[in-house]
Amino acid sequence: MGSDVTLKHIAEALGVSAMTVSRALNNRSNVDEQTREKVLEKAQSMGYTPNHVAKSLVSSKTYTIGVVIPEITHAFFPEVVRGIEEVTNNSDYQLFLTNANEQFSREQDAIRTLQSKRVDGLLISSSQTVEDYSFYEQLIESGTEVVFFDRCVEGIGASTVSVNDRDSAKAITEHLIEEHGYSKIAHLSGPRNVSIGRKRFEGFRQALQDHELELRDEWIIEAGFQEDRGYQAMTKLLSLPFAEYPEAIVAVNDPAAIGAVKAIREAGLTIPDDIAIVGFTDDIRAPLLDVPLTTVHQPAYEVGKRAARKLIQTIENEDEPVENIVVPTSLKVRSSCGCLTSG
Amino acid sequence: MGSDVTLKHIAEALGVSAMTVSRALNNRSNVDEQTREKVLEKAQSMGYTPNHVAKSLVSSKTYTIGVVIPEITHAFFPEVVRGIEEVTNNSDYQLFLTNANEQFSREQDAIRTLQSKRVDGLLISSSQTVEDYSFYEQLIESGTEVVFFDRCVEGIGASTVSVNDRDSAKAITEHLIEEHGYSKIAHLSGPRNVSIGRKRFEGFRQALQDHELELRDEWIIEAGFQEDRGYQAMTKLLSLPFAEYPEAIVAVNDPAAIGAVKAIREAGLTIPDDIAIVGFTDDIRAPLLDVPLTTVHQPAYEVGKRAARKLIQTIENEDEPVENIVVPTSLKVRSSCGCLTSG
DNA sequence: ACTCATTATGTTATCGTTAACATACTGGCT
DNA sequence: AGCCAGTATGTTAACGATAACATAATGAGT
Repeated sequence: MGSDVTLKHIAEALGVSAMTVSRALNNRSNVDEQTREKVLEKAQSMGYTPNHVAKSLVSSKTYTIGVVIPEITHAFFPEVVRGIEEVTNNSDYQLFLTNANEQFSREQDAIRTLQSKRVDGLLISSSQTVEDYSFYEQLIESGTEVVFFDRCVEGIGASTVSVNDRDSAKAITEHLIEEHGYSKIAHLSGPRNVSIGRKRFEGFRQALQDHELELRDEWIIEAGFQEDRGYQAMTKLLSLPFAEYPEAIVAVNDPAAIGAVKAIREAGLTIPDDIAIVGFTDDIRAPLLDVPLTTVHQPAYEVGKRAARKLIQTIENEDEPVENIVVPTSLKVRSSCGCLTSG
Repeated sequence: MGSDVTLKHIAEALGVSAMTVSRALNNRSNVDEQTREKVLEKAQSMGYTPNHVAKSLVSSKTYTIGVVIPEITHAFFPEVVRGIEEVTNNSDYQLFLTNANEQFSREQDAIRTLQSKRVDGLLISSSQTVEDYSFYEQLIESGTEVVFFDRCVEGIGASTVSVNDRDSAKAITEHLIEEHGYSKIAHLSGPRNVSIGRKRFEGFRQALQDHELELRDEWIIEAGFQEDRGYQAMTKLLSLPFAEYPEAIVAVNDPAAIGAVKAIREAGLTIPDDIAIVGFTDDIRAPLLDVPLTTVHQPAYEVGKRAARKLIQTIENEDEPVENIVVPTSLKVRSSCGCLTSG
């Protein structure tokens, strides 16, 4: 860094003490108006930039928040980050962004480093391969302020912001059952050790149960959250004898659904006539597919804003309560479920 | 922050000096093996986390890089950030991410704050409304390490990483002229005060000139980089008398092209038969449009990696030269130009 | 036995800023 | 005249870590 002008330099240049300069620059009372002006002017002309590192050391506050996301290319997360940014920008916090790339080990490293940098708090969406919740428990126990978003860990003392995954998955599954009369429905699930994977599966199962439909083991395939995983899972499903094909698919999210769509088309099948499919996210690509994808719209921007707001409140307010905030979703009906097909 | 265990606490607990603890934890020589083990063990059991704020104050090095991007939702940038992350993660730098939301004032604020946080360097892609290059000049003159990427400012002492915007725009325009024989071609341009806006326009112009085609003023419309701006610009173009419609459009980037596509379809026109169109970016949506978009593929991930690598070298190496790094693009031919149309 | 290099450890000062306390000066009030 | 409140400023120590120097103890070599 170039800017090595310090309070002391300004103080010497003006023949006053560093303290007076500090007071003048921070708009404290008990500073002569003339002195203040001289200081401000000198600071400007010398190109002074306050050193937040030193400030933070004294105040043990960094005005810095660490954000840990599992996958930066899934469009949902940049949108969440935009929401977070919106809030933190207005509250003068800066964001450390770290991408765990769906690896828990990388996530742990990131969190430890962020702690060393003394962030005031952490916004975490946990990685696909997360196994060890005790890591989070220790983190929170040690006094670090944490708010989880989207992929949350509940009940360990941190607030969470998520959509109602269970109910939303149930609703979109029921749409397939009630509106379209499908009874043979498969699920490309997320990993069961990630909250949203588990909850969306539960919603799916509940819908089938409530309608007394069969839940076949070979129709539940653990897919993962990415496109290639959806493609693989669907390929596996299509390796069943033709007679055992499901009529409809509920995918854990849109990227997985998009991968599955690819597999379905490669198999020479038609959506939704041969197999209907629905997703979850409302990815930017969902309306653009050849057969636009019916999905659950997740208000990513809103999730980001809420999470950031809650974290800042938790940081600045001693007895801010722990909350599980739920942001409402909406069903986005397009053609891939069988609705709205032209002709 | 909870973790308020310091070197001193460990030192007291063990009856040694803080310096010994510091040496033990940092693997310095001249520490008794037994002492080191005791220290490591105690640090672990007390839950010690090194305080990088204090470290940074002593070393005036923060292992922190500020990233300033103009728009986080344009898919190009998250992909660049992923590339940056990949490099910084391996070199133990952390990223401050700031989104200027295409506002130069917000960008300036962000940069000043990042300077106060004493980042080791900055990666900047400048905002659409940037007007005042002297701000950047001062920044660099003050000794701050800067590398520009994508939307660069050249010739003021900072390295840049970009694609060859001029040649790529020329190449895609020539594709329209040479492969399809269009002679009436319009340009939805970016702002001329942003490097990529200017350069892509120049490439477009050069292609027309080389082929002795007319460059009509009313066929050059300043669009901006976002979808709605492309839509507006196209609408304006379509308000010309029908006889003066161009045969083909070169858009400054894919989001603008996608907005334009919308306007064209709303006007009841067909792509590419009535009007052909090409973009620039290779947005995730480009292949999914009803008429897949012919565009210039920009290797965003590679741009991010190169920029991060160059910045870190500049930080760590006194006499790293200033470079203008150009990452090659490729022409992505799809249907919207008139190629590959079925039937 | 004495010097000297080597190893292990301690002490002090510093990074830039600010909290807390100390000092100096002004003017109004009794 | 003497006291006090208020204003403006200075001094010292502290935040947590480490560089630079200082000290103590050990053992090898003559």
